Amino acid sequence: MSAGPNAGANPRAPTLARVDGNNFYVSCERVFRPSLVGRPVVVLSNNDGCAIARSNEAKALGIRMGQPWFQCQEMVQQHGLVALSANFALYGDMSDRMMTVAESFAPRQEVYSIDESFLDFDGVQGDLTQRCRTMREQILAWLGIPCCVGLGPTKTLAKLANHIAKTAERKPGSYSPELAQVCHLGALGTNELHALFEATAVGEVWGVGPRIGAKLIDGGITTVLDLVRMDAATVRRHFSVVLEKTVRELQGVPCIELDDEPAPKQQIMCSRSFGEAVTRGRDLAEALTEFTSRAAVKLRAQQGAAGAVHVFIRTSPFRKDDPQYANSVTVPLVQPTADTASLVHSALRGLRQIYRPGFRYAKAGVMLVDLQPQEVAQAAFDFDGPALGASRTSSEPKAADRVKLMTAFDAVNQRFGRGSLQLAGAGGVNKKKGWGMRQERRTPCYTTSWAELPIARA
DNA sequence: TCTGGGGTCCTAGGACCC
DNA sequence: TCTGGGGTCCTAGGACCC
Repeated sequence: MSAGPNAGANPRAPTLARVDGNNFYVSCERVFRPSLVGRPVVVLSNNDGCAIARSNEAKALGIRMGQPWFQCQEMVQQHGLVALSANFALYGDMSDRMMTVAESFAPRQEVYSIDESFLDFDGVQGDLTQRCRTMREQILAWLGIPCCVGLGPTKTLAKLANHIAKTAERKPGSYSPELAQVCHLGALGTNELHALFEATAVGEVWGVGPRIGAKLIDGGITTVLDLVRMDAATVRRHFSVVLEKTVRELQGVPCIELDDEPAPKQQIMCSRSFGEAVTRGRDLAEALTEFTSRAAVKLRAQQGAAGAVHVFIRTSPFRKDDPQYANSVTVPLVQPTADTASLVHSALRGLRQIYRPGFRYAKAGVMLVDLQPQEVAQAAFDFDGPALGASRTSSEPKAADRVKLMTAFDAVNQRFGRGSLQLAGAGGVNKKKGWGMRQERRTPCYTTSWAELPIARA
């Protein structure tokens, strides 16, 4: 049975939607600062390093995704460009609200990233395009976040539809105006569909990045239609199984399942570039203590335990004149644990192994690896008992108690704000850190901090 | 002067085993 | 001089995504 390139033809294929907040971080900021509407706005990455979200007006100025901020700064004077430091607490909270609204429109939802989710309309009767228009309006009315929706029988087609919906809205003339905001590829006839495929560059397809895109174009595959018409087995031979799946999905054959209960993470990372170069081991230790603590919170949130801690430090590859050094090490733990103190202890042991004085460090990070469920790790530990850790005395808390302590620790920080309780080695909350981030343009945490609530005036 | 952070999956190649 | 073959596991690196 061959599905062929006609994505709309299979009546038994499911209909999936992809909902995506437009320029999400910028839109979140505009909700609380309406004066930013209509202006070119960018949101900057940690450290105010580069642009990670751009309003349509900023895109029109030619600012690229990931473009370094120092390259855009002249546009502040010239074009009234506004730059804001990323405020992830705000975006995360707005995301939760958006996902809750979207979820109410379909039986199943997969939250794919902070601003995107897939919906599965399996079993839902009626006009799905209209249903998605209603959802879109509700999200806009309740939250103030504009979004676009793409529908199709596979995730890859839904994502492509979403791209078309956004582009049709942003660039009049690129696609037919009826496709703007909500685009349902499954509702189109073959001719219409192929015309859309032909009008869309192959690089827009989900799963075709810069490398593979260039290779495809080299081989004369320049549009989505060219790719859809390729033979999947040939694609596998010349490229990979990954791209083969992409081609099949474009042909209307689902290969990527909807994942409404995502598996626990296999690795948990926390890393940062520093606001200024760091030279002292003591500052690196302080930074790594905090990174490890943050990663440990995420680890406990998924009821996991880590079997090893991977630590890395490096100088800046952009500073060509500086002597370069980068190193990393994986420190195995005697027993898998979620205890912050043990994880920090191992991370610092790793740091001592790889730290070399005399370099200007630009970035460091911690990755918790060999993750496993906490019960498994716990059972093993209790079975072995205190005899395993020869240096332990009976007055030391048992592993189970440490996990309880850490859980309480997390609850306090959740309620009173991150950093209310922390290990002494992390350097204190209010102290100016030698390794801290630059964040000169951060807006208030309007929805997640009592101290920063917006004030409404009569 | 100034260039993010956090993930996933796949593959190739080496180590090791019998 | 001559130097197997097949399997598994692990790791590093590449490609992608947002």
